[in-house]
Amino acid sequence: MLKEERHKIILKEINLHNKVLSTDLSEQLVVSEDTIRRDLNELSEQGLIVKVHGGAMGKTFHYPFNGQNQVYAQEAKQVIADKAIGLFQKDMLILVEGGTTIMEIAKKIPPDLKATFMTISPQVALTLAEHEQIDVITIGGRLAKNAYVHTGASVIYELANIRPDLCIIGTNGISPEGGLTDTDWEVVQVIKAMIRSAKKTAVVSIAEKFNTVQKIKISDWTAIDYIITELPPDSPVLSAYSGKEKPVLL
Amino acid sequence: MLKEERHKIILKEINLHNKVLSTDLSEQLVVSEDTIRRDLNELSEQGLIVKVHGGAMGKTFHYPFNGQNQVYAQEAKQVIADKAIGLFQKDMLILVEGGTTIMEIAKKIPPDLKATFMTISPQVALTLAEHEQIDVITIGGRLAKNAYVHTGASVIYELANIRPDLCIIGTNGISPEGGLTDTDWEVVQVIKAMIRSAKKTAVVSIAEKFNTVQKIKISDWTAIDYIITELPPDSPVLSAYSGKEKPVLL
DNA sequence: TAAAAATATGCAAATTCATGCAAATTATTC
DNA sequence: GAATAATTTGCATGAATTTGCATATTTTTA
Repeated sequence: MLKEERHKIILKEINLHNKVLSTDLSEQLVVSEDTIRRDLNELSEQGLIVKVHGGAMGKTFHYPFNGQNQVYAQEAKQVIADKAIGLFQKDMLILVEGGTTIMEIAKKIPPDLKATFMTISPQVALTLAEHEQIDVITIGGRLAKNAYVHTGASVIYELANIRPDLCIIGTNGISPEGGLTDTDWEVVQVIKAMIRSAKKTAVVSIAEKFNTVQKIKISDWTAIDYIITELPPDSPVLSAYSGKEKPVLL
Repeated sequence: MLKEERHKIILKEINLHNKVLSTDLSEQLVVSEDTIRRDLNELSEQGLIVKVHGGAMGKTFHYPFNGQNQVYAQEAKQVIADKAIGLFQKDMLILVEGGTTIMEIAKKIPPDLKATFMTISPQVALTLAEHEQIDVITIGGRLAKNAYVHTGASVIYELANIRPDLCIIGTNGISPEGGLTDTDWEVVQVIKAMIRSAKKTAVVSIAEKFNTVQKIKISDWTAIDYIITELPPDSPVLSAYSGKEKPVLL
């Protein structure tokens, strides 16, 4: 295997999981860990990755492997992503928003899933494009600087003309009284349009955002079909959200 | 076996597997490894492949950009970016395509420039969004997996409804006879629409792509307003493109 | 603090490479 | 068609690169 070939695989791996372990790569690529380390050093010198003890990480998030809070959030998002992927079926049209949790979902899509994804996030679009079988359609518009998603009237207009099977959104606050809430008015308008257009809507959110309220309301929580967190559905934190016909807790 | 014959087979092989080993080719084509190496060097000089230790690889274009340590190309793109930025003025509506050269331009935009950029590339959109003063609008559509730009009828339709002051495109081939040419039909359709919509069009391209011809034609080179390369305008390589009223060589 | 894991460094073997040169092939000129 | 020039090719040589291992050092974990 060529050195550059390994480099590409390593970059792709980091792109997909945001981290790599030297030991894993050594097995996967059937070379010594020394060689992997040398590869990682080269890629790091080129500024493409960030080397850390035990492996390497992507450039965007350089927190160490064991930085308590973020590690928990990171792992929580993996659990959420796995649950969300369970909703996907062949030939679905799936509309997804942006945000770190949805990025994790985009990375973990099974390689054999054939489906069409639409998104308002350039980052998610690029990540989805890594999967050969996935057809990616970006809904364009003005790029909101804070949230890195497309917003504005044109996006809402586009959304009115599609009918996705499933829509996946993130949120910054969920509470029994306040419903789903977020911080950015422009983004909220788009999310509302996404919910309107889709047959079913799933909210993905790590548990720490539960029972918090942000400034702008997206919808009542009963308007949602699925709520996905890293906790088991019967967790006490979620008790306030069960009982009704909708949503289903996953 | 003729040399050109080997070259075609090598290119085909790289197209298929994205890599070739000198040893394999030597066996397959029944020539010495020295000859193969010379072949690979030639193809590499023509910019068709990337030579690496042990063989060669295709010129893929990954996300995030995998720096093939092409120091020259990188520096050339810096020069090109500086020249391109000279065309930008306050409050312009500037339409840009995708590709590595245009990414460099997106990175180098002066922090005090207030302008609106539209792009068909998610990568470029994200890079532009780093600049506080720049308003970024993505033209959405189906994301072409190879070029990482949005393509399709909807993009062309959108382009028909805007009138940018300036449009900046890349190209894979420019020659006096063939004009501007590229490799992907879908992408070419979009570029043609971009040129139609814009008041002025600038082509950015490193000099190695000059006097080469790709499969699909974009337009005649005289239809372009500015040609930007890393070379000075009076360079011999560019002599075939000067003299007419358009384009201006920068 | 001690054990374990990961790392950097030097080194040697294997492979790959660039270069010069002569033979073979191809193109050009008369 | 023959002679000449230009190009292409294979081989030999030494240089450069890559890789795995051994060892000493640093970092992490318990």
